[in-house]
Amino acid sequence: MPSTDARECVQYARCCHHEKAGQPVNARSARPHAGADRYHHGNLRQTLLEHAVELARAGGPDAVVLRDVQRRAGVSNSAAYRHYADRDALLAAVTTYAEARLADTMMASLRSVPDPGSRARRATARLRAAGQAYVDFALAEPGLFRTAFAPDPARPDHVTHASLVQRGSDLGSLTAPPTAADGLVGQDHPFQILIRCIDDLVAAGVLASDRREGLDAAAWAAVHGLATLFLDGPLRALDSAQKQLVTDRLHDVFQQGLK
Amino acid sequence: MPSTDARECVQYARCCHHEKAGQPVNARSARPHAGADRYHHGNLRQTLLEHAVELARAGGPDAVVLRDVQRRAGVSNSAAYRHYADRDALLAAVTTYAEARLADTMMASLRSVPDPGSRARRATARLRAAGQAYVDFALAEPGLFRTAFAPDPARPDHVTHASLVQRGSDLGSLTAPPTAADGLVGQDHPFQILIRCIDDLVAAGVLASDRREGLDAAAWAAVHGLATLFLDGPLRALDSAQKQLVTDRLHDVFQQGLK
DNA sequence: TGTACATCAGTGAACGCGCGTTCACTGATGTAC
DNA sequence: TGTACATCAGTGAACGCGCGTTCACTGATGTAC
Repeated sequence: MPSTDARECVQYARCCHHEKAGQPVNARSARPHAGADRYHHGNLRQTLLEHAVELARAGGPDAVVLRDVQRRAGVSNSAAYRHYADRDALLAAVTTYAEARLADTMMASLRSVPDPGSRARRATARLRAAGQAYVDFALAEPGLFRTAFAPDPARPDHVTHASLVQRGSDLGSLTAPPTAADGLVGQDHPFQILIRCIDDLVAAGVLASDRREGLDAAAWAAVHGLATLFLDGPLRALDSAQKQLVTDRLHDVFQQGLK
Repeated sequence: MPSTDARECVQYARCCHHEKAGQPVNARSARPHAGADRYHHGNLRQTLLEHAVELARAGGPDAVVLRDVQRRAGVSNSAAYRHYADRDALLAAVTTYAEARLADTMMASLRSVPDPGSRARRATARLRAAGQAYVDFALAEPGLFRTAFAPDPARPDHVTHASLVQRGSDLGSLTAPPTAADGLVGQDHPFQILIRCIDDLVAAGVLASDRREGLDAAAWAAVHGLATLFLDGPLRALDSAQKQLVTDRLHDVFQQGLK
């Protein structure tokens, strides 16, 4: 259940509260020997996810080893199976979490873009900020970034037909928030943020709407390529100034090329 | 010994000759019961590499399982250790092979670009052809492509300082073939081909030399991002027409953005 | 031309680790009466 | 308010597979004499 996982992630991001959304405090958390070493953990599902995230953060998806997660949580080798069907289910939850963190970073970066006056300038600056945040996140959180894009055998492909091409031509010139036609990527997926930035460029008149189709994915590919070459590829040996230079060049080319 | 591996790869590409470069035919291959099931294989190192390549082709780097390679070659579980130090050594040879195939594809594509008259047009068309070949190779040979970029724990990072930034400014405006300053990527590495294409753009006057620095890596990132998102990323579900559309858009943006 | 011997290139059995997963179990908790 | 019982959430031992790697061995080959 991806929606449940997503909710957990948000909880986690808000500093590990134990209550379900809306309820004050879970009865269990307030139990007499809460905090002591009790047989019933109380919130193991959440705790497992947190430790899995830490492992992924430090070592990428392969580091999410069920036994390690459980050991860190202080439970036995099989306790996780009361909460997750198997390792893939736990890893999927971590992936969802990682995607959300990347999206958060991008959104925060967008919000902090100062308003440069014209709408066109603003839209341009926002695309650049989103792309920069994408690369920055990959460099700052390599483990989570890798996990966000770890192929998940269980989950079907994220983006399908409807997502890109149809949208590009049919809705591209609107500023309307993404619709169901945007496909199977969640509303808060990093790609959606890029799509909205490009929508904005069209609406601001920077990008002609007949050149929009497929551009969102192209922009995504550009920053994703930077991230993967910097992280796992042959460019990982560049120092951060060099990486930034390459990133700037790519942004420049895009900015120039959109006109 | 990477150079030995590279030579092997070339041999393999030339349809599995058994002789060493220059020598007519290896004495062993001409032995009485050559071809029969003999105790001494005669050319096991090469045969192992070939089977390893096939496994990588079908399933990527993780599919290069030593036991499988040996079983396919019809030898015992440990025979490979006479020829490769360990699994990593064999995998490194496959990686070298895969890089060479990618480079071949790109070179072949470059050669087939028709001369469109002006040098500027030609240089532009060649960059596009190289990028397109990169993506095409990834889609046509996903296993080899993944293997070409599989992080190799044994081999140090490919590209270092000298490779990108120094080169960009010092040699960028020359058409001279890449020098030692190009770093640790071999002469025939796919990245080198892109570098030469960009050199060409500068020489043809399409790209101002003061905007060259870092552009080679940026272009690489762009096509690499396409390849990885199409292969293992969320865009893998796009059909090939949609993939081509996205690729075209990215090329357009670059072509436009370089001016 | 034949024989002894070093060397090379295989064999095959086994070791050992990592790790997901299963299974019969037991302690704790909430609820019906 | 206490007791019986179902249910939930843990335990811990073990299974079993995949797979790299080691080791003592043996068959084949080339070379010195």
